[in-house]
Amino acid sequence: MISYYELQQFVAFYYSGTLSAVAEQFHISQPTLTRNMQKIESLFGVPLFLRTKNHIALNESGLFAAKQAELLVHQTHEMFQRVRDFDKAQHTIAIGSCAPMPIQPLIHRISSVYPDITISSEIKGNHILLEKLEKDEYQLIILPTNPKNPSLFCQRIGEEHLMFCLPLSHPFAGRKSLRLADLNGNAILILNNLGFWSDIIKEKMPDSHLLVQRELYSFGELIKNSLLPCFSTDLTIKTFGIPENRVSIPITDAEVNVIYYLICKKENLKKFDVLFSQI
Amino acid sequence: MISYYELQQFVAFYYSGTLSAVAEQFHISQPTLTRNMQKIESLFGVPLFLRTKNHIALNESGLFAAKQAELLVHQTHEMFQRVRDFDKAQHTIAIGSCAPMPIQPLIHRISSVYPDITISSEIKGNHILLEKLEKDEYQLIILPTNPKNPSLFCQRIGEEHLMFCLPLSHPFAGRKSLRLADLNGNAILILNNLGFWSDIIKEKMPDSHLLVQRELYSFGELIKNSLLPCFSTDLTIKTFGIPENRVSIPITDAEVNVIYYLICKKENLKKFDVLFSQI
DNA sequence: ATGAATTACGGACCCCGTAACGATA
DNA sequence: TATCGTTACGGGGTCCGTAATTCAT
Repeated sequence: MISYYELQQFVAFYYSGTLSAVAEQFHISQPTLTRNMQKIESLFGVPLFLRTKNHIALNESGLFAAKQAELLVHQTHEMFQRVRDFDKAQHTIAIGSCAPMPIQPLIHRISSVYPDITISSEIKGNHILLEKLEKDEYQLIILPTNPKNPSLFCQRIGEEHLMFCLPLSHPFAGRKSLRLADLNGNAILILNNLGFWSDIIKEKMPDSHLLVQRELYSFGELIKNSLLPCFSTDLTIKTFGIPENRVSIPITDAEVNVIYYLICKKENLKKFDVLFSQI
Repeated sequence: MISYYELQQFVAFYYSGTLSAVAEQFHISQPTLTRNMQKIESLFGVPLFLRTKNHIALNESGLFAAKQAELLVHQTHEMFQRVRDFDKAQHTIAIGSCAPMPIQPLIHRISSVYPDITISSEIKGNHILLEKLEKDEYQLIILPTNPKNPSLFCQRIGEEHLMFCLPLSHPFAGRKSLRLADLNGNAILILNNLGFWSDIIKEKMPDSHLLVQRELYSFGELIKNSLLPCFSTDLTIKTFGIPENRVSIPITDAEVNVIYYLICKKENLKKFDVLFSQI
């Protein structure tokens, strides 16, 4: 019966043209190659080689067969890879989120429901999230809107409200609430990788200079040691508190008071129904 | 290294559900199956089975893998078949002809040029010939017209002229020439499987009753023992002569004085150039 | 108790590598 | 003469079947 290994040797012979080269490549002896090629030929049941006493080459059928064999070797390799990928997907949940804060509680919830599963998470823009959910690169995504797509299952999982975080000395520090437009034009400190928040802020405060910090540490230091405004939300305050000498002023723009939805494909719903029912 | 035999067993297990059934099916022992499935599992590198002490079944990944394996087994079979078909095609020329007479000389010519080749020939209608040439079901076809298709190579190989073959007592027996219309309405003897000739005759002599004979013998007997008109051509006369007590009168309709063309795909021309150059 | 899967064990056979040979450039 | 392919031969490993074991229905 034909083996994958021998087919590979046959394909290698197609490329290198001599048995000795293939033998070296596969770390086996030349006679083994002779025998394996004879075996291949008998399995195909048609002459594949042009033999002279000390030379062997593929004939027309052999050239055709080698190309076919190469295809099959490739298909075999792909089969193994697909099965491994499938198995990995069985034990992995990839989450995409529009914002950082809702991720942590969701991960905790998932790992308590499915203890043996690997969870990966990323922050991306809303449209990318939907695309990758479609392509099964994510199984779950978190969006700040309900996409109302009939093939998707969607459940509210929380909300988040953006605030300005101002030094006490700031002229607006005493306000009960603000609008994004009120600070448009001011330089503002923000963290990198805030997902959809960045998009909204750029849109509603087009004249502001956003001082993007990549590291949480330098961000914290700058907040402590500067009078620059920055943002907080009810969720960040719950987790990190309000920085010293600052106040948090709610922002009333509708776009920055969002409801988060957890979304999966309906076809995967049976896999996640326990999760959804617990939220 | 993976063998396709073991993959087949794996697929068989997917269908039968027990190792013993597969063992029986493949005429091998149960322990061998156990080992081969363990080997398959280790080659995939992921768990494929749900095992209890005396039961084994496929898990989710196993079901997926079995379907993938079935595909691959199928592709393997197809590969072998394609190579065998290719090899057969290397040693076979299938000819399609619009008429019987040009075939024999062509076959003789081919077998002298390519002594080791198998030749098959069929008579079909013109449009079918072109279709099957396109699909590589024929490598060569003979048509009574030049198709003027830029992807086809076409060379004149001969001509044939239809005649009425009339008993000496027939009123038209003394004519120098006739037209098909002259005998329209008369019953006429013809042989079966005359290719495009039948089509022309039916079209130009719509009122004639065609007495189609399947066998050459009964056709010959009827010619000898009846006064019914029939057809001959310059080529049939060259091969078989003119029947006793009959004369052959040329027919002047353009459609029945044909030039034969031998046609192949231009992409196959290098294979046949020796043949074409000899004609 | 029957039947299914696995493990243990012994032997056959297959397959590999070394060596020898033949042939060609 | 060096290289390449094939054949010969001997040993080791693999793979198979029988037998034994365990478990479940």
